[in-house]
Amino acid sequence: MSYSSDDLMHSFYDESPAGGRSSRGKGSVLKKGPWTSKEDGILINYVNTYGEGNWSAVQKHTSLARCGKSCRLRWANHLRPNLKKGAFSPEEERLIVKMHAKMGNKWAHMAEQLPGRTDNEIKNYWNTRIKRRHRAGLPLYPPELHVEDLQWSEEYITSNITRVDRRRHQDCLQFGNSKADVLFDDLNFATSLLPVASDVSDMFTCNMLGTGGSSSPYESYMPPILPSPKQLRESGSLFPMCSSNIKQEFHSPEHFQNTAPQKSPRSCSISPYGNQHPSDVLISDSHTFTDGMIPTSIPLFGAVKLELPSFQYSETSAFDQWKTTPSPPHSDPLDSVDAYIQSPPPLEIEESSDTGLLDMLLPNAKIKTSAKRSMDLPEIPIPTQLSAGENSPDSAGNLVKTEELDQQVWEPNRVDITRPDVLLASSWLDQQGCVGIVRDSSSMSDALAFLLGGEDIENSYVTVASSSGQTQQGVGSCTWTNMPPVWSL
DNA sequence: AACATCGTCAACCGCAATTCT
DNA sequence: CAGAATTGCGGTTGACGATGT
Repeated sequence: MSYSSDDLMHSFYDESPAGGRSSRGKGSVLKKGPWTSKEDGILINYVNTYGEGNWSAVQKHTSLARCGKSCRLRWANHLRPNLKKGAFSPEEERLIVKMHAKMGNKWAHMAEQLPGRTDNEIKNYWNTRIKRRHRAGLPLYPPELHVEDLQWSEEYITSNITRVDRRRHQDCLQFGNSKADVLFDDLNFATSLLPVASDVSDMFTCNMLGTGGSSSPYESYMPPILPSPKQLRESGSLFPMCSSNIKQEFHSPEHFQNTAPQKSPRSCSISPYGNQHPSDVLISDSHTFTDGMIPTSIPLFGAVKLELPSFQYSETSAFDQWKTTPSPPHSDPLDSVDAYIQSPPPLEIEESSDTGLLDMLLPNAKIKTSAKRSMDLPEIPIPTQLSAGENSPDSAGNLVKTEELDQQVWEPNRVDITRPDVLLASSWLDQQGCVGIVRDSSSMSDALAFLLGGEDIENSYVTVASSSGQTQQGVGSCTWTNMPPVWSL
């Protein structure tokens, strides 16, 4: 581990005459803070003369008192040609949503697909979006994002993940095979029986729910704790009973990798790769694992990002919301959560429809560009049928950007296995003695079959809600502003 | 008018990977 | 091969303007 001079010096900063901070070290003073137009000009001249890269040499060749890191950032985010400024278009926004559903917080990857946009812009947009939807009580992803859209295709894996990701991928495979093919069938059970090991089980909870690198400010509420391989090995000794139990329940990562996509196009291929890869986000609909719509008391197989569910955003109990009387369809753009409740019972599973942009994205995603990618990226054709969102006041009277994609449209022939009702129902099934939470497509199908076998969905909601009370530790029962630490759940 | 809240944006920070020496 | 330097990425923070109370 090493640090740039900037890193080493930033603690010595003082106030520059221009109001920006400056760092002093190695006999030079590095300015920090906002860039002036003069500095921009110097940097532009430098790049025109020497080209991009070699940012640390900027100081040598110019009078610019900025660290290379800062120069690179300034150039990449503001000065380089072909940068597109201004608000994201609806097409871009939709693209970002889909890409995020597929990639996770891979801002740089997303930026590759959005010519003229920077990773920073996209990241800022997404964080703003999270806040906005949090406030509006909307799910993070629109219902249009079907499961098949979000399945981490081998194509994407082979074409897009970086070498780092590949290594992590491999690590995780190894992790899954030999080190930790131990996941907990019933975390509560394990915790209750083995209180001494609760810290470890919580550790798993964290990882099942979140990624090591929490992405959003809300994800950050959950500590990113990834058990090291060593910890996992040790966990075997901590869970002598559970590990043997659980091994029977879970398949190897290869099992999921190989079987899930084959069983059904809409299969729920939950990633076994821990938090190591954006492919973790494989189930992503308007309510997804990614959204954390499942109470933490439910052991989830596969990593789940910790973007908290919309109903956790509310000050009211999530399950209270789920039990609320349905509101008229489309009565309010912010009612999409309730819209799930009012939806009539799903009738059958329908094959996926076209995946739209996401399919378009995949070929484009293959285009690997150079470090100067932004300069000459091919334009991605963006469908024109996408309509712009509208603005409407939120419940607080603020003008919020309406996520029109979130309007839940009832489609009688579609069962969305990522719907929270189904997911919660799967929880209920567990609690009713049905073995195991949905772990793979077959289990999910079982759950669906159960649900579709005459079970009264509405009653199920109530049952789920009440049964969830058995597990008081769930995040779902917590208000957003009163989130307990994960380790205390 | 003052204050609070929110959204947006730019920049910084820490970390890890890669490249260089 | 090891350590240093550089680069890139993702998370976070703070400034600032707009808006609401």
